[in-house]
Amino acid sequence: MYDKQISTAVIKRLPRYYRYLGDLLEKDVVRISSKELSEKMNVTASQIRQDLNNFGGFGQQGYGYNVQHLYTEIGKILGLDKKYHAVIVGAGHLGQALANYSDFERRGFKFLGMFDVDSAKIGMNVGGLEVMSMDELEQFVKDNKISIAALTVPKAKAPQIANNLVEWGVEAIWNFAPTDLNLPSTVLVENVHLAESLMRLSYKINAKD
Amino acid sequence: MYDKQISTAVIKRLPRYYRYLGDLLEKDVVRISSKELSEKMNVTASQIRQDLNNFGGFGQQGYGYNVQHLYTEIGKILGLDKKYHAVIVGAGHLGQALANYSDFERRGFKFLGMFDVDSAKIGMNVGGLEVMSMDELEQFVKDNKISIAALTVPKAKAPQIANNLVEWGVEAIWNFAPTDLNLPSTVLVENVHLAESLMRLSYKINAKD
DNA sequence: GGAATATTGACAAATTATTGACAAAGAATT
DNA sequence: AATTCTTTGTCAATAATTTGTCAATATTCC
Repeated sequence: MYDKQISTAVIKRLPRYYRYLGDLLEKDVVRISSKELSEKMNVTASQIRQDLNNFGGFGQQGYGYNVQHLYTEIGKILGLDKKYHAVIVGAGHLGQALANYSDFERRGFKFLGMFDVDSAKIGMNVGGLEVMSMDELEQFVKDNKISIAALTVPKAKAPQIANNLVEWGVEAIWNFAPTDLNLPSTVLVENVHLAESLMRLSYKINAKD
Repeated sequence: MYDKQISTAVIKRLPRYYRYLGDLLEKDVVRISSKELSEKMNVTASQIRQDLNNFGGFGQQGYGYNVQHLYTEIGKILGLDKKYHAVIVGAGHLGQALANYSDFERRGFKFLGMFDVDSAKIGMNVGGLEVMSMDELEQFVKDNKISIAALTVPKAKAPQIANNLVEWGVEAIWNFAPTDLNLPSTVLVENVHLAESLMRLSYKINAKD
């Protein structure tokens, strides 16, 4: 799509730009300069311009950036113009929270099913999704062209389930289990390690002194 | 505590070291070299040694690092030897998920209460915590010396509530609301923006082509 | 329509982060 | 007890990231 290799530092910032632009759109702001945006976001204007220029010149000298246009373009860069089929593996509290968060669907992430080993949970309806048995997962993934799996199972089970998911055709894993999945490099993994996040906060509290 | 300014890059990696060392401890591994650990973790040995040396020489030439000792020391650096009083503000699905995740308590984070505006939720028991009215939050924070608040309220309400929490004495906010809180720099904020995490995953899927 | 102003995109400079190399020191071996 | 081996801590080199600057160009104002 873009031949140049984009650094992860840039990619980490893109969703934040997207969020701010979305907020501006809601306020019917038509244009914005890198300087103005930089003040709102607490970053340098230079960084914004350089980040955006990785993907093409979206701005115009003397004018700035058109908010709607830039929002749409960043959306495309992030792949938000596409639709993804997803499942939630693990119907614990966190899995249920994800199922109930309808905002993901607005961005093109369609969760189609939810899976758990616990027979007490199977059959439950959570946020419009039926909890199915783990035994049905393989067939479901294959039948529904699932590309993303949100993994909210216990640490001990996560690596094996991740391996299976990949074998069955899932290309990306959104991993909430507090462990690293050692998957082939072709598989895309995004980790959300809540415990680590809380530890960083704790570090900051202590570092103040 | 440590006079030298530690870079955020290092701090982001510390919890991961801590996790790996914890895993090694469970397997009764007594010692480990930076080389061996680097292979497990997929980082360079040099980085591990340099990261750790920011905080002091925990290793020994010809031997490596004592797992238990290093684990304990990193725990101290992360402030995990302290106890924190915390509350969850917002008793939605995500707040409930946090309340049910007992692992945090093991690390010294004691959640004492949960708050919501929704009268249907007030009085509920979630993961051992009683959901209380938002009206009681101020008194509760003051009475219980709450230092951390997990904020799982809607975007629109988050900044105001965060301001209040800070005014009432909370020193750190674990922010799950999809917005930036503009708080004084003395307040410690750690953001968990799930939507942004999912967008990064989506980016990776698209960047493969 | 022309002058003044604003603002980008690009490049260079400065800063920060990561990696490689090696002397020093302890551990293991004979 | 001497020798060899291992592995740290540190420093220098390299790589990556961020910031500052400015010519080029569009916009806005008169």
